[in-house]
Amino acid sequence: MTLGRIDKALDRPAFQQIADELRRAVQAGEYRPGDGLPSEAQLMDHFGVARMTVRQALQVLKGEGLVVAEHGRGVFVRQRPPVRRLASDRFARAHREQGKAAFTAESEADSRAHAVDRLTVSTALPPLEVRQRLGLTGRDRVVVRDRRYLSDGRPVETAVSYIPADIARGTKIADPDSGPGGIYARLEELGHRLARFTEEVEARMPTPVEASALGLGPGVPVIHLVRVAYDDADRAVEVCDTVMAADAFVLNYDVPAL
Amino acid sequence: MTLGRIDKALDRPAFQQIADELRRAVQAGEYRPGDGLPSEAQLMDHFGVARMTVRQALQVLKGEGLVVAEHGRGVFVRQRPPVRRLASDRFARAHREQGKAAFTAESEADSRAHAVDRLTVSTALPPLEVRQRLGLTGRDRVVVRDRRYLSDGRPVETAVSYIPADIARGTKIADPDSGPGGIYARLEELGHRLARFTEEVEARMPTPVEASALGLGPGVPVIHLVRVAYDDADRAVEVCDTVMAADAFVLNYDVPAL
DNA sequence: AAGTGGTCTAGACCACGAG
DNA sequence: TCGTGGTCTAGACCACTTC
Repeated sequence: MTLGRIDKALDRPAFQQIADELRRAVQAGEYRPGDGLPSEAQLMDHFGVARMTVRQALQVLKGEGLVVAEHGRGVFVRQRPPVRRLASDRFARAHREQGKAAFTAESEADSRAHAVDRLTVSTALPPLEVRQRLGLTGRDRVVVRDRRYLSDGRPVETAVSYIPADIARGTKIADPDSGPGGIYARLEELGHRLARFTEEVEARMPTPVEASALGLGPGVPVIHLVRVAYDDADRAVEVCDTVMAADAFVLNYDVPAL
Repeated sequence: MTLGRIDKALDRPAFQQIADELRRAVQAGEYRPGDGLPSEAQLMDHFGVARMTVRQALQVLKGEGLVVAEHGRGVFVRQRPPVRRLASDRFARAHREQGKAAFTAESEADSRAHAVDRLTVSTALPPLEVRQRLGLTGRDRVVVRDRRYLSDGRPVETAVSYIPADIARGTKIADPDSGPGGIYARLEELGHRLARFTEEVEARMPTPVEASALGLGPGVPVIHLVRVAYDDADRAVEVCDTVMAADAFVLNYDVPAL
């Protein structure tokens, strides 16, 4: 073991010193992604502390997303999963005209297996925030498309789309299989030529429900993105509320200088 | 105290049940932002568990960013700090021509006190990633502007700008006081009319250094944004690497449908 | 069976904040 | 001074993985 010692005379708590030393070793490459750290028992011996102190140090590193514990196996340096880069042209009409939905176009761009699961479609009254963004009244209903996206089998994103029912009712948009090019292609076929999107991006820690749906360990935040699609009459025709595993995405934007 | 009980016969660990119950109470509004939760001693009594079990439950909620502990005072429901909304026109030329740098324009838009501190300016060889984005060789130097932004006195963002030295040397860009409109205004005066920006957005947990610089408690991620500015000859004239307290920002983007 | 991490107990002493 | 959370100990039993 190439780990240093700790100095109990210092002001810095023992568990922090242990966390510091382990962090240094990981960042110095002494433990590589996927490698196991010394067991808790070994760390107790090495640093001469009680088990709870070792565990507290490991908890710090878990909270930073640096390591993950696997019950019965050990504590391992986190493997950075492959990152999906979302390009700002992902909603380009050219993709739709080739029959590709946005998620498909993104996935093909980086040659990764992609899939949708847990798709549900329903009609309901929208939440207040969605209602306001769509410019609807309290009586207007929306078609709700709720689904989860997988990348190489790993869940990476949940997305809920809301489309005004007066647009979507009776169309493929209200059908679980929305057809080639996805719902944006259908909206354009219905005469709602898409003109622009707005996206609002936030980051935060996941709720327990989100952590479970995305299989997130401790120390992995989510990116919460709300997109609104506007047609050429500047009507909001869709709100899409997405929650992404932050360690699986990089968002790319092109911003023209005005 | 309106908290429910836990059932030790259940499979779910006691500390999780306690965390669940406290989370429910917070989300139900039984404890409002800024309110104090019952003390650890009270929770021990109420749930009939040892102190470490109570602390483990509180740790879960801290990791979710739901509560913050204050030594000697108690554990409090986190106050959502006011959020800065970054609009995608924040680099508009019109703002620069009125003498406003981007951060100033953003702050004025939401009438919040803003400031810059810890500003350092130096000349150095850039990190590899920056070198590549700027299209420089291994011998080219850059002017490095490193600073921290405060909003209402709270540190919310650190930013490091890299400008090729052949552009910036001997100009106000290499001066701590870059003048009205900021370095983008100076770049345009030097003939580099800005044409577009690219932004890459990631979210992750902060490093200890970042957490300290931004005063982040547990459970608050950072948004890592790298912006590249291109002039009308499509030369990359600046790379800006920023780290933002995720609980202080919402990023807004307008994306035209291509 | 042996080794690993997960949960939990029942204490101890310390550092900080408020009265 | 007293109540608060922060650190730490020295155990115990359990659940999971590997051999």
